Amino acid sequence: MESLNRVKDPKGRKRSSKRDPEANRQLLIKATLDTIADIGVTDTSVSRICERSGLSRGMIHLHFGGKDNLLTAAAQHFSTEYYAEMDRLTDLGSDASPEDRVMAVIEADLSEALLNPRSTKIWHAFRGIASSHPGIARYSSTQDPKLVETLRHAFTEIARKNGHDPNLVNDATSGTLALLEGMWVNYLTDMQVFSRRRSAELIRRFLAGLFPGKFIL
Amino acid sequence: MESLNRVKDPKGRKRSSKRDPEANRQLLIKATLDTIADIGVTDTSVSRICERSGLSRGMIHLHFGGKDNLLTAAAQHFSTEYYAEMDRLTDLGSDASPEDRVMAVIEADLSEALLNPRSTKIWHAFRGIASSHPGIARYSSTQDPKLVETLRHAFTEIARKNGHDPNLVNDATSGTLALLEGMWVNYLTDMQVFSRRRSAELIRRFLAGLFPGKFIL
DNA sequence: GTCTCTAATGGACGATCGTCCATTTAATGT
DNA sequence: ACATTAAATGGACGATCGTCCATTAGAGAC
Repeated sequence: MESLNRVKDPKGRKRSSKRDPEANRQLLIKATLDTIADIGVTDTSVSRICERSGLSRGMIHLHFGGKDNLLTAAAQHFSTEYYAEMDRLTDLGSDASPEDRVMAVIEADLSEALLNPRSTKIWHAFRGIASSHPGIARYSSTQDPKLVETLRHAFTEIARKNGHDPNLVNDATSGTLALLEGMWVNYLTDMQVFSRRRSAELIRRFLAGLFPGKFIL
Repeated sequence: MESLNRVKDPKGRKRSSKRDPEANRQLLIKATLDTIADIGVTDTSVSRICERSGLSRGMIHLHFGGKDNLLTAAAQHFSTEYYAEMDRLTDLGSDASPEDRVMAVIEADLSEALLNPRSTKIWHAFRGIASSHPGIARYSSTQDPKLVETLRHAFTEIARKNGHDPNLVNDATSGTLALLEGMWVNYLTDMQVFSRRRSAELIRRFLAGLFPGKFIL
C-alpha cells in the first residue's frame, strides 16, 4: 500500500492525505450543521457531532477550544455560504434592468439552492438561540449590507425616473427583505403546501403596486 | 396566625390559599416562558424553571409528566395569550371600514403589548426548535385560522368594489402576514433601531399599492 | 533509522441533566 | 380528633453533558 499519498491543496501547500487539520476543521463544521438540521440544536451535543464527523471527541477542543466556538464558527460558515450562493445566482450581466436584478434576488432567495429543508432548519435554529448567544447573533441578521445595497441601488434606479419619495426606496428594500423573511417562515412551517413560484409572484405583485408600471407580469 | 384562609376561585369552587394545583401549574408555565426569554431554550432546564418558580423539582413531573410536556404546554399558553390579546386590541365596532380593520391587526401585532423583548425571544426560540419538537410545532404557526379569516374577509370586502382578481385577496392576506413576520425578525435583530410606526407605515404603503385608492395616509 | 513536532485520540472528570418515588404536609370527610 | 386523600417535597438515580489531558500516531528534518 502507498504510504505517502501527497497531494496539493488549492493554495499549493504540502498536505498529507491522512493528516489535514483544515479539512477536519471544515468537517466538524459541516457535521455540526448537519446535526442541527437533523435533530435540532437542543440535542446537538459534542458526542453527536463527533460520531457524525467520525472524528474523536478531543478534536472540538483542539480546533475550536470548545463547543460554543464551534457553534459560532458553524453559524459564520453557514452565513458565508448563503451569501456566496446568493452572489452566484444573481450574477446577471450588468446590462440587466433594475427590475430584473431585484427579481433575481427574490428568485435566488426562494430557489432550491438557498431555500431547502436543511437551510431553513439551521437558519431558524440559530435565530432561536441568537438572543442568548452573542457569538451567533452576529451571523443571524437578514440585513447583510451587500444584499441591502444591491436592492437599494436597484430600487433607486427605478424610482429615479418616477416621482421620488425619498422613503420609497427604503421601504421597498426593507419590505422586500421582510417579505422574503416571511416566505422562509412559511416554508419551514409547511413545506408541502409552499410554492416557490407563487411566493415570488406575490412579492412581485407587491412591488408592482409600489412602482406603478414596473414589475408587471 | 390564621390557619384556614379559604378563598373562592373564579368558578366558585373551594380552594385554599396554601394548596392550589391549578395556580402552580400556571406558575410553572410562566416560569418556563420567563426562563426561556431570560437565558434561552438551550439553558432552560428543569432546575432553572424550579428555582424561578420557587416550587420543588417534583412538580413538573406531577403536573406535566415531564419536561417536554411542560414545554409544549408553555408554547400553547403563549400562543393562546397572543391571540387573546390580538382579539382584545382589534375589537373595533362592527361599523369600522375594512381598511381600518386591517390596519388594526397590523398595529396590534406591532404594539408593545404583543411585540416586546420577552415575546419575540420566546416566539423565535420556540420556532427554532419546532422542527425537531412536534408538540411545539403545532403552536408555532403564524397562520392562525381566525386571524387569517379576519384579514381575508376585510380584503375581500375591499376588493369587491374594485376589479377582482381572485388571487388578490389571497396575496394580500399572506403578504400582510409575511410582512409582519419580517417585522418581528427586524425587532428581534435590533430593538434599538426598530420603529413601530415606520413598520406599520411600510406595510400600509405596500397595501396602498395593492389596492389603488385605499390605505392612503 | 532516529529525532522532533504537531495532529489526533479516547477516556477520565466533575457537573448537570431529566426522571422518578418514598416521604411529608395540608385539606377534607366522618 | 382521627382517618383518608391529594398536593407537594426534595433527594437518589443513571445517563449524558462539555472540558481537558496524558498518550499515541503520523510527517518532515537530518
